[in-house]
This record gives sequence, C-alpha cells and structure tokens, in this order.
Amino acid sequence: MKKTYKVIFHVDLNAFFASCEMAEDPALKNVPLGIGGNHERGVLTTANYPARKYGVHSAMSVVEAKRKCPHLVILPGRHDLYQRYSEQFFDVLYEYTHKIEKGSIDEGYMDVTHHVDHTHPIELAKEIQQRLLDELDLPVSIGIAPNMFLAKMASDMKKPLGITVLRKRDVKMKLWPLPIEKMMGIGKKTYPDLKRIGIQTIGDLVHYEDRHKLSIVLGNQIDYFVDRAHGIDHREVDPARYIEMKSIGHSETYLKNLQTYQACMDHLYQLTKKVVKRLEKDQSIAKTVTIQVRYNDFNQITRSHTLEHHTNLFYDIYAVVERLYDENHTERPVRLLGVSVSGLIDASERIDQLSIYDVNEALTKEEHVRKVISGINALYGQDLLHKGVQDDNTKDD
DNA sequence: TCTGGGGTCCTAGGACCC
DNA sequence: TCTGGGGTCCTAGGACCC
Repeated sequence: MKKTYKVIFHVDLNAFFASCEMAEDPALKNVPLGIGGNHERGVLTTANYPARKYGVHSAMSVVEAKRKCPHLVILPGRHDLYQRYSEQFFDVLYEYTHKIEKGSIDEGYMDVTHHVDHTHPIELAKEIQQRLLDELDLPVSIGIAPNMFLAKMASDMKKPLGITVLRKRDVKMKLWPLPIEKMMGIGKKTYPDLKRIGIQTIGDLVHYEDRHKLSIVLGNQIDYFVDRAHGIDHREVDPARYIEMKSIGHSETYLKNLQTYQACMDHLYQLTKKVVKRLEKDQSIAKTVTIQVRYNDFNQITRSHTLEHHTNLFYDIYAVVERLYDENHTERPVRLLGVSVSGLIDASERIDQLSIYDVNEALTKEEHVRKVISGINALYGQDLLHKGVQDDNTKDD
C-alpha cells in the first residue's frame, strides 16, 4: 500500500569545521576552539561548544571573540580536510538511501519513507547518529518530519546530538512559538520589517490578518512563507540539486586597504589564477566573468561580462577581469576584491559546440589562437576569434 | 558585533528577436 | 511607424544560507 505521507530526515553536522579539527586532534575537544582568520579583520566561521559557553559564535569577529574568551584557540581552516569529511559523511547516509539532497557541505535531506517500513524512524535516526559519531567522530542533529521544511526546523531544535520529531500535529505547539527570525529564509533584513508590522513569532505570521501589509514586506514570496508557517512544503527531495556547481569564485579581504591600481591588479591576477585552477580541476568551462570590489566604506560593486563562448583559459578570463577593473577603477581605497565565473558547463560540451567542424583541428587551432587573440579581445571587448564562426549560422529567421 | 568567504536564488530593467 | 506582446539573455544589486 502506498503511504500518504513521507518521512524526511534533515541531518545537520554540529559545529562542522571545529568538529573536523577535534576529530583530527582530540586534544582540542575540551578547549574553546574557533575556526577563522586570526587577524584584525578575521571572522569565525565556526565555534565549538566549549567556546559557545563564552558567548562565542560563528560570524563573530575574531577581535570580539577573543575579548569574550581570551584563551580561545583559533585555527585558520582547512577546506580540503572538511571536504573529505563531508564526503565520508554523505557516504554513510548513502548506505541507507540515495534519495538524498545535499543542502551544503555539512547538511543533507534524506527521504527515508520506504526505509521506515521496517524500522522505526527514531531508531533509524539513532543508528545513523551513532555511526557518524563512532566512525567519523562527527556529532549530528537529526530532524524527522513529513517534509523538508519541518525536518530542517526540527534538526535546529536540539543541538548538539539531538533527534527531534516534528509532525504536522506538533506545528502549533512546537513551531508557532518560535521567533520569526528562526524561520528559514527570514534574515536580518526582513526580520525588522516583520517586527515593525507586529510579527514576532511564526504563529503571528499564520494569524496575521492584513494581507496587503504583509505583502509589502514579503512581496510575492508571501504564499511561500505563509505555507511554511503552516508546516506545508510540497518540495521533493531532489538528488540532482546542488550536485552541479553553478559558479566558482574567490574573494579576499585585505588587512590593509589597497590604495593603488597596480596593487588591485596584482591581487586580481592571483584570484583569477585560483579560479582557473578550480575550473580545470572541476573540468568545467565558464561563460560569464564577474569581479567584485568592496571599498573601505563597505559599499561594493559587481561588474560582469559574458563571453561569446565558454572557456577555462587563464588568458581569456584574465583579459576580461582586467578590462572590467580598468573600466571601474577609482581612487577609493579597496577593502575586498573578488573574481568569479558562472554559466558553467562540462568541458566536454565545448566539443559538441564545434562538432560541425573537424573537431580535433578546430580545438587545437583554437587553443593556439586564443592565447594570442585574448589581448585584442581585451581591447575591443568582443570575441574576435568566434565572430566569423558565429556569422555563418545565425541568420535564419 | 566595525562586519569572512563560499555559494544560491530572485528581481528588475534593457536589449534584442520574432 | 507613434507603437504590441512574448520570450530569452545579459547585467547589477540584494537577500539569504552555511
């Protein structure tokens, strides 16, 4: 018989980056630990639970955290290590089902509807939690609910090492009393607006009568949020989501603001190198190049340019970065620079684009000519190499 | 609280095409 | 020619999440 409801787990690694470091070095387990850049402009990405006792938490500036907890140990963060742990974490989950949607590096949704035919959901959650602790030394909280939204809200209710069930009939007692800013999707901009019109809790949102006033704050997301507040969420756990990366970027905040054009270009060059390295590693090619410039007053601009064809060649991408910066350079001190690429596709798809020609010859010729021509592209802002190709097959309407 | 770095998604206007 | 309607792509900014 077909079930009329689903059983969704949201599995959330507790203090993930810190937990990885503690798994690697158990001596860190009982000391307050934060992960982040240990300098004046540093911010913590994670704090372990001993550190949280001092009021230290993620997104807190390192200066502030040290004030609250002078003996806080701060480690710089090793993303490759965390990536490996994350993969092992998901490998354990995949042993139970492949209907898993990654939420981020440290959380995922599992649709275990069919698995719980023969195991009680709570027993299954306990088993998964214990295994992750035994095998990887990683603590998780698990939310159990009939949909993704409620599972997510549930996993947040008890940390660390919590298991929380949130059924439809629990919504009134467990969800509605929560402050509105705890709701997924309500951030620090929307929260004050909701408060201003008298909404403090998720329950207040459910019972709000002036729909017009509410729509001014929530726009056309209004139905989305009201549904969620009722505990309604029809999304399916979608394993394909978030598997394919949509953009790759690097950015840096500088200890001292950059004052000169040359200093900015030097850093943009390095950032572009990092981005291209990752493009190559992922075997992807990109179509749009974006730079980000944040000034000392925290105002920021983004400027982007879309190429006529996808590429992962350094000289192609850097030529665009250089031109975008040239066009937007000012005397204002620069706090942060960023380079990112988007419109990513698999590198093998480029061959498909050229398949009407002799593939091998077209590719080698292209690789060769592009390096030479990218400088000219930078000057004229167009892709000269492909202009001729394009003109042959566009006029057809 | 003087505010990182990795991302995703949405909106809105303009260009351009049919 | 005094003015449309639908669709897609590009660009810039912004909100949000971990």
